Amino acid sequence: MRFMANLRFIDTVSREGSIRKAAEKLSITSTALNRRILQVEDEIGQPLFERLPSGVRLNTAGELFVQHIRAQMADLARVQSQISDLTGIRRGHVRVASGADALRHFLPSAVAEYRRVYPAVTFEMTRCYGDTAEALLLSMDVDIALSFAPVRAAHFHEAATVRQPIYCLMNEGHPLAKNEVIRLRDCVGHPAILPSKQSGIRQLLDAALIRRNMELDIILESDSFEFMQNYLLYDQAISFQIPIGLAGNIKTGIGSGVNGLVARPVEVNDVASGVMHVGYLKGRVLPVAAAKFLDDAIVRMQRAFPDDIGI
Amino acid sequence: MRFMANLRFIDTVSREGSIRKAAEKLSITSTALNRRILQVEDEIGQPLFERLPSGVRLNTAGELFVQHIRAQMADLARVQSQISDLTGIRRGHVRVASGADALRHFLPSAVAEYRRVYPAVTFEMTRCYGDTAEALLLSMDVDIALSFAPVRAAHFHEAATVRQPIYCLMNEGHPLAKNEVIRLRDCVGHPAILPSKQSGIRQLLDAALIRRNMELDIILESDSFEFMQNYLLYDQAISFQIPIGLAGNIKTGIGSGVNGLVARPVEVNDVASGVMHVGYLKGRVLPVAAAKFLDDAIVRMQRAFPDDIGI
DNA sequence: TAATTGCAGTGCAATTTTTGCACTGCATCG
DNA sequence: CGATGCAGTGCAAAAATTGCACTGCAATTA
Repeated sequence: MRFMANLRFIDTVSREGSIRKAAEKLSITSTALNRRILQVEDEIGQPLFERLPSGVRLNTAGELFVQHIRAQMADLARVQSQISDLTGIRRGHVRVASGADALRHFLPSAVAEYRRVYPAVTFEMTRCYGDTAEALLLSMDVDIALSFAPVRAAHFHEAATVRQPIYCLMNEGHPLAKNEVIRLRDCVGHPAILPSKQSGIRQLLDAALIRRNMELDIILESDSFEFMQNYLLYDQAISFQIPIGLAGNIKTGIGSGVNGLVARPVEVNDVASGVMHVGYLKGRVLPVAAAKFLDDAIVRMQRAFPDDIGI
Repeated sequence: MRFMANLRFIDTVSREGSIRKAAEKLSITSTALNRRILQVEDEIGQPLFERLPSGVRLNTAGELFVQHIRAQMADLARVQSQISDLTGIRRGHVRVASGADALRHFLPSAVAEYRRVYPAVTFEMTRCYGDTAEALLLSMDVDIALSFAPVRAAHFHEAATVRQPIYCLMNEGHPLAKNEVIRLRDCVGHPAILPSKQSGIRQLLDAALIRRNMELDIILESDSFEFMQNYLLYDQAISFQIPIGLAGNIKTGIGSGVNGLVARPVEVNDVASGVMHVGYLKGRVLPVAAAKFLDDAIVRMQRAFPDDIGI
């Protein structure tokens, strides 16, 4: 894409914070890149970068311009995707930011099913927490975000929301496994494994604990659900998860999920349900592939959580 | 704007319908332009133009791409306007499409007042009928449209609507000038001067006449309100106009407007009021200058037609 | 305090890209 | 059936971009 080169260069420089670093990344010399940037600044009539001893940084005008550039590049991708669509072959690239929960089972199966129908579509899945997801949407580094933490940003277009009650996860031999529903007070005293502080599940749990002035016996914190889940196989501890992060067999049947774990709902009056938000940057028109995948994903969610889905 | 050259070229070719004509307009040779277009088509991976013996025409992919280009150019203008805004000087260029009515008195005074405050802002006023206004919005040749004819297009964002009852315009010596309100039947038999068929006023009149099975004695049709109005000075005839197209002194005072014309409202049960629509292309973010002008214009409308304004 | 490092920017020669000219092939119009 | 108007091409000239060697500047390190 020759006709986008200068814009892409400026975007890269703004990300790298240095002309030299950006030049290396773009496999050109720093002087060439430098001159291209000076040229664009000249054409705009205003400098876009502040020159610092340690490199360059966008000034206010640059911020505006770079936001424009990113919107253009995202829109170009949409147009290209739409054009390939005309030829009959569904092509495209879909970029998704999601919390670790949805990346466990829901998204793998959703992507796999989608790709069975449209094998020419490629995917890029980024694992992150809510605030990062919003930043990635805004900088147009991803098309779609699934975020469990509360969405603050005004620029988030909510395509769907799914209520996600908290489940308690444990070895099938755990004493609490006999209970149909877990009360928060039941958990006290049992060794607990919690997701890291940034996680939405953790925030809901912490809020509930503070409200009731309780404390859990936290033996482990991790941002890897897989680690936490596997740990439960070797030690009698409890962990927490939301439905979208649970394999169906663990969630429903008592015992003998794939690996001897069971999930029990936590009483919602004890710990509030969270909400999974699915959406994209407000005002954007998604590329066909991304839009279609989002539709499909929402349909899957509807099937999986018919009573908890909104919008 | 070097970095936009290729895109601008493609836009021009699509407008001119011929590479040679476009090349002339762009002051380059047709071969250079031809090769740039081939290059972009190559980068996109698909031809954007159909080659006809008489020139070139956009194919479907090209339509998509050109729409993208225009959006990009419009957004670049917005960003530039926003950047100049940062420096303190309000610069920018505002492009307005309007029917002849609003171009008579309302827009001149609105633009003049705006430019008294922001002299660095330039304007471009295009006179056209409703359907053309919509096309100009869509191709992003204008930022703002004022259209009296009904707005069909789904891509029109209505910033305001103003109800505009029809007025009958005549020489102050005309027999009908004695009436406070003009009935449609009063008009029959008097020589009438009507705006051309595409005009919204004309469409409302024609609809009313057909419904009541009446006919006016049309002695003159024109798309120039100025011509029609001046003609009334020399002949005892009637014409029609909407408030926004009337100077204040003609509308209110009996007699002795600037030039001895008077306007009398036509009974609204006889001829339905029209609606003036003010807005811009849905989904666009207007350049600061255009957005500010639109705001100001709506405020002026509110002052002028406090009871008839909507949205 | 002096040396070093990392940065943006510049002059100049080499290189790559773009341009213009002359021309081809094609379809339509008079 | 020749004239016209069109897109596209080969080639040499012109213009631009690039890379190299280097400057000046500020901060960090010794």
